Amino acid sequence: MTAEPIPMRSFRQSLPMALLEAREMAMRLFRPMLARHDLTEQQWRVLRALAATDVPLEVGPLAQQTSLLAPSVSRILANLEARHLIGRRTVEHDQRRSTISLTDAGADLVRTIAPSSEATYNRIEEHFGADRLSRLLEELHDLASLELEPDAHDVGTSEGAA
Amino acid sequence: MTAEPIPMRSFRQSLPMALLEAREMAMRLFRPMLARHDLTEQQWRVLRALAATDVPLEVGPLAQQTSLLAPSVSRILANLEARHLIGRRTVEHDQRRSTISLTDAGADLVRTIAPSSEATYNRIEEHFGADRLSRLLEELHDLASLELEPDAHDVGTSEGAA
DNA sequence: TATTGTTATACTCTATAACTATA
DNA sequence: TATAGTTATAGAGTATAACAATA
Repeated sequence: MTAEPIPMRSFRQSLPMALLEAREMAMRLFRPMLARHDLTEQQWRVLRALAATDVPLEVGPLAQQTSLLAPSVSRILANLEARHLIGRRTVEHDQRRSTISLTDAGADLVRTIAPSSEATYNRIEEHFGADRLSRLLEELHDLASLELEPDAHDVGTSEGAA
Repeated sequence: MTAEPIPMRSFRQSLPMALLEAREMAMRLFRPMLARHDLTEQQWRVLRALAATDVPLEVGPLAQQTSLLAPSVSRILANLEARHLIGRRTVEHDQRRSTISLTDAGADLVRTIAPSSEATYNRIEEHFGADRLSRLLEELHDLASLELEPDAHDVGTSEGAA
């Protein structure tokens, strides 16, 4: 049926698949804990970003740091705000912007989850090797910081999605 | 507001985030090409798995290889079948199972996409280093093969999702 | 009775566009 | 006019459960 060979790297050599599978392994360990607290991965990313920052975050930077789109962040913030886990404060001299921060309850929640999250992380370190894992993290950061653009071919062809 | 510190690794040291960001970098390059062919990432994963295999794949193994859930694969296959990109053939001595394969049109489509996919991959290799990338792939595979279970704490608590 | 696969359901995210308010 | 953010909309995946057909 597929008589002619298909000149393409094997599925195993696919970088996106390898990244996905590695991430799946890790998330399988983290998900039950998040589910217990009624948090989606994405909601947790937002809480974590807010917990990690020392400067007040606005919606735009928050979206970028969490690898979420602005509309997704908008909805997630509405949800977290309804649960009193985050609060907003309009920026002084620009009424369009607001900074987001954890409420005390939000910080408490992160503090509650942190130990099991760290424990899970430590288990991965034990099995994979701490040094090895930290080298892997560096490589991933370097890879993520490559500033490549999609092929010119693929850009600006507004009929592409039609 | 977050007076007490939160004892947790920095966002930057988060393995799931690093994996996600690296994957986002790669997918940003691949997505426009897939969109041009009206394929989602997941549909492409299925086509790619089918193109890569030498043995006929059933739905279960296909779901596992693509890191998709069976219901997702079910719908994706229905879509791809309607587009005449894949075909099914009932297994001889077990009427429940069927094997999935690319149609000629499906194989042609993969063959059409393969060159730009490879070109994109080569650009990543150029910028990151081919050896370095191949070492990274190995590490990712090793990481993905860790057979860790979620904490006992998190398992079997059927009220967890409630 | 267990297994393969599909269907049903509820929820969420993605992606784009349109819109509001502000600058 | 441009920007920050929200809302609207369409489409799809995730996750679980329920179900059908078959073994």
